[in-house]
Amino acid sequence: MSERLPFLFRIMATIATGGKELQGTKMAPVATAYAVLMNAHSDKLSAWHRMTTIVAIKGHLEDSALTRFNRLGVTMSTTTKLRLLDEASSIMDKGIVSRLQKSPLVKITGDNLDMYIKTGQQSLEKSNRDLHLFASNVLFNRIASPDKYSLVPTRTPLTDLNAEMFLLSGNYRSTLVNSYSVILGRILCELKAFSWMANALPDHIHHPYQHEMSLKSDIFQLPIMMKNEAKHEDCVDILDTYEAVLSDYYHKAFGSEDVLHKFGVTVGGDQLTRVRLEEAKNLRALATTPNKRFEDLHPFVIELWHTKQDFLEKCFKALYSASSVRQPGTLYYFKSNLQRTDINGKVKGGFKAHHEFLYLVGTAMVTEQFLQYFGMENVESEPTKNMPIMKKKSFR
DNA sequence: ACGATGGTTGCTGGTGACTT
DNA sequence: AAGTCACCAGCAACCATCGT
Repeated sequence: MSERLPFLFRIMATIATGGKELQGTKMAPVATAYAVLMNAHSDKLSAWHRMTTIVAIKGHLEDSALTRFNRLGVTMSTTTKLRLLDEASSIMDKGIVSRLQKSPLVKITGDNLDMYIKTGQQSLEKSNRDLHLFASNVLFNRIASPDKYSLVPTRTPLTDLNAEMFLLSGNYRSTLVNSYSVILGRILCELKAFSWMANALPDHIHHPYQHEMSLKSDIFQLPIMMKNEAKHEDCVDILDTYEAVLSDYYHKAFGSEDVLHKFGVTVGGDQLTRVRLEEAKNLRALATTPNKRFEDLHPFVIELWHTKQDFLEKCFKALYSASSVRQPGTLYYFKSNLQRTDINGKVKGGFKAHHEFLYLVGTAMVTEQFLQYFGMENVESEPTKNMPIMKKKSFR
């Protein structure tokens, strides 16, 4: 604007600032006024209005309010709102297709999405309703690429298996110890006397796929389906939809479905979903066409979405007991002393509260251990014994 | 200069789901 | 039964571009 219409720009900037230089938050009103005027001049110049309309859509603004804003010239109309939504879905389709052309290895994950709708007034005709939906996402692999892709899975013969293969040994063990030391170091460097240690600790614990994991992952949402994964027929419908959607995308991206048949698509879900979808595939084992037999959808894998919660649950099962309120040092003792009333041992009901509480107590205990080991009075004091040989100065 | 064409925008009446 | 709300299809208004 300052280049194309310097005169108008100066006038508007002067009005906005009272003669001072235009900067900071004063930029937005000028840009807004200009965008509204330019849109009135030609409806093709609507980037700004599209933005405000999308914000309105995102916030579920009512159509009546949107229409009033439209009359004021700050948003687009409700008709355009629907067109924008259509546009968004076709852009997502194009996004999937163009991403497919770069790497044909994708994975679909799905999970059930249950809603409980309470009516304002319960009656025989209208009762509370349970909605069972199914949500899915398409994910693109960040590590594997077609040239690294092996079509033959590596299998260890059952006769060669022995128990020791499941135990940590050699460098696995040292990797684990190394990871522990980083985690403990993060707690230690919170102490004033050891704050220098923060520079020496890595931001992330080292692992072989660090580069790939630092890349942005591409995730696209598929439409939410009105399907109940507890029913076999609905699971079959879900897989049918997957096949239809996938063959459509691969057709658009490669002109045929050969690539899809060659690589297949991994389908992931939590333990229950995985079993149900696999059962649905088995139901179609005798169907007439490969598409109906869901041959492109394999393997079905477990997504460990609940691992952290399961671990937390085990921790609370082992460490939390409501009868131990008088024993200092127990979880229940701290819960009572810190008045954490939302901690009741039911991890699923309040994951965040339980997680935060265990983390707090754990960190405090580790800190206490450090204070004892280094012979420190409190977190502010200097260590008196067991000081590492490496001194501050030599480290800098 | 004029009309045809294509694209975008907003309006209108009708419809169905839902609430009061 | 009446009202509210969102959506849909169809249409007119408008503008830019192109060919005659």
